[in-house]
Amino acid sequence: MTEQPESTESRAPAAGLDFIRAIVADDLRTGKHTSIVTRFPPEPNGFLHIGHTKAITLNFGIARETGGRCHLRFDDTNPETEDVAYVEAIINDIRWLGAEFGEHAYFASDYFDTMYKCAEHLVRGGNAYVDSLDEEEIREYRGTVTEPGRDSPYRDRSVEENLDLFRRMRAGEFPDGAHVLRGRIDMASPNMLLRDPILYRIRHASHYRAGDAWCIYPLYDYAHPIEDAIEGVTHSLCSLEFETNRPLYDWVVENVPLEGKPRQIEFARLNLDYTVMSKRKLLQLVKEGSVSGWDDPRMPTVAGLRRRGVTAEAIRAFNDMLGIAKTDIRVDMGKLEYAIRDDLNPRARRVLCVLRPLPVQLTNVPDGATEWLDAPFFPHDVREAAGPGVTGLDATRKLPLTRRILIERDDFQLTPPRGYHRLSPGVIVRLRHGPLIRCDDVLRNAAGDVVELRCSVQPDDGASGASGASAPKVKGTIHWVSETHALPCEVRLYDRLFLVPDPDAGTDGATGFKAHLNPASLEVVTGARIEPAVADDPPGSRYQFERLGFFCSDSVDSAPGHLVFNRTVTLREARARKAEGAIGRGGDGANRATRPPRDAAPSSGGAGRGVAASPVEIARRDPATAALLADTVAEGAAEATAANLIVNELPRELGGRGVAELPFGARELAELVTLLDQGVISSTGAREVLSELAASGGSPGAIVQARGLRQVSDEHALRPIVEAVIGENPAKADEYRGGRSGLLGFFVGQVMRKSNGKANPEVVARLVQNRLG
RNA sequence: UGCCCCUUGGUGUAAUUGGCAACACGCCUGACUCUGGAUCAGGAGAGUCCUGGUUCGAACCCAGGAGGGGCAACCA
Repeated sequence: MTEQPESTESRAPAAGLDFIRAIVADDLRTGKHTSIVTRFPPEPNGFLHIGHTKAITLNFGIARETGGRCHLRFDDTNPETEDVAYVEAIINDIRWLGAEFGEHAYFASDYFDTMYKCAEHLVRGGNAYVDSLDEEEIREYRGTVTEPGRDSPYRDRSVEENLDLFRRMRAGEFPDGAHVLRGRIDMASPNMLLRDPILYRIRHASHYRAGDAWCIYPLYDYAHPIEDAIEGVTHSLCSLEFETNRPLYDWVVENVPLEGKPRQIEFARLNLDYTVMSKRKLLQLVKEGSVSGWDDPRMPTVAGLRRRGVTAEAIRAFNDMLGIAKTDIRVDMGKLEYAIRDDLNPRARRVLCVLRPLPVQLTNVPDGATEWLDAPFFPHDVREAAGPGVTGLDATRKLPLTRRILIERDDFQLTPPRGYHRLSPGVIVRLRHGPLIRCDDVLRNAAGDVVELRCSVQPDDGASGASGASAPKVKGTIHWVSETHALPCEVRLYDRLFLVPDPDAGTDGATGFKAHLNPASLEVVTGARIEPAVADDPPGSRYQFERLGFFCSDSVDSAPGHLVFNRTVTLREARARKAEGAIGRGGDGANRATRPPRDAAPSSGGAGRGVAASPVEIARRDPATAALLADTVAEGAAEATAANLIVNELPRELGGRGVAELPFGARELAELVTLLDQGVISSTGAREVLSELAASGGSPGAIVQARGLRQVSDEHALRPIVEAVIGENPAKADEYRGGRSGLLGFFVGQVMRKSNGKANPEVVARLVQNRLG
């Protein structure tokens, strides 16, 4: 209630678009697409986890940014693992995350008809056949990663026979596994997925949604591209492990009679330190009782994070911090925690809660008296930082102060370590929102344990702490509650679920990861006391327990008579405190993720065999470039220069084309080579000419003329440009004079740019050096 | 061992597409503070996996290598 409205807009990256957004922007710019359609395709066989939120923020983010749309589509093609309960949970999570799919919620199972028709089309076109090998045989025939497969004896059945068999498969005439429908591609392909992939299998199972309408079910590689095509998806974003599936995806898109031509792009999935991110493993934790359920606050699931008190905005901010790329990643928990604190800091009310109480008697406070202190829910900096539109931050509550209070056990030390900011004998501290107190006496039991303190309220001149000349020396501020007014509560302190950064690493067997479970991932504190102001707050309310961390009341177990709080995240710990060990921190302080060095061994053989190959040798390796080189030389070009251009500069201009598809030939290349060798153009100019040739052909001489690329080596002509560049960058010039010689490249580059690549860089460099040196 | 992908401070991501290696988290200093929080100011830390090549100039282009990941379910 007192929480602020959702933080406004996540930054729009102006310069550094991630590679997928760059592709999308390009497709829009070139007119390949006029609007963008993405999709998030969960399989309803488990709960969403934080890894999925990366895909969700990406797909829905792109849709929002481009004014397109993003579909939610359940990829429910496997009747054996899927369930409506998961569908409901997923929809709930997606809604909660704030992803807007509008009307666009779909089910792959609704497309079974179309998929079937497409399959018959493939059969008729000779692109698919019914195979009657059994599962074992199919595996054998597939070959291995190093050996090609062999054609199935059923591969050449006639179209009629295939059609008949496939129809009878569908009609339920055969038992499970009797036949499969396979794409006819290439049993010898180096890509295993292209070795006649299975498209349909017989499974007499009832589907949670389609019921018993089908006894054949399509497989992912076949179904997914069809689903995308049907929905008009333009960019089908998935994780890296589907990279090798892409050729198959494209094959289906191309051979199936559907309009849509979606494009699959892969990016790296999220891995978080100290947790696992596979639905299978998370399911195992749930089933085997390692956690209380999918929504256990220790789980990296959306439901778990939500129950723990994490907001949807924090999850989105976290994902925005990460970016999108193709490098396998393993993200530090610290980043998630930062995003959570950053989000909660301005929206969580501050309240006082004592986890492990130590009784304190305030000797000069009268017995039976209660002083009700006025205490704001938010600190001044949060109130001041908030914009004028934000309301609720000025709210206050009454804090009861009585003769007997409770403070945190950790906030008292008989013999304080160096730099201890809290209470110890004879020391004065401030009670948060209350008076200063001094510890006058310590009561101990027979065992020597401290059981109670006697403190006296000290005169407070109102000035802050140590400022007044004769003011008492205040060590710090501690939190407290009134023993008579405080409410008992249960507080659950969560720590990382696993003891090692990567529980999956080096685990033998499927269950190996469980060996790394952190036995102390949950600590239940039962004797805690909290100030009475929270008594009537609804479950799920979020707070900052001052000096302890962010907490929320548990949405399932907390009730008015029985308050239960979950620790969402601790407060960031300052250095001094870190060194001495924090309050209530469950686990050990070992934060440093240990990862084996990436490049332990230096390259064994050193420089490899012999000297590096020359451009000429390299050009000759490939028949196409070899021919181009030979022809170019025949046209009168110097071989070394020609080879250099062909090997080092041409690939960039090819853009996926073969050399033969270039709109120019050996004659033009030879002319370019000669121009370069004669010094008519610089190598910068040559690159530009080559680029133009590759784009639209033409004659090098004409291009040089038209673009004015003739190299300028005349110092008199160049000097004004050099002067201009130096004049525009006085600070850099000073740095250069100061010894930062690396800036030479900067100056030369600027001149080159200003001269449109015409300047002779060697002359320019000399000029710059003379002028500044 | 065949094919595909990846490699930039401790972590994650950028770099005007060949021209000053930047941002965020984390870390360190200091200021401020009735939260050892927040905020503010400053700092350290990589020369871009390696070795060569092309170029006036390479994180970016070329060659060779190294390391990491993926692919041989009738899962997705």
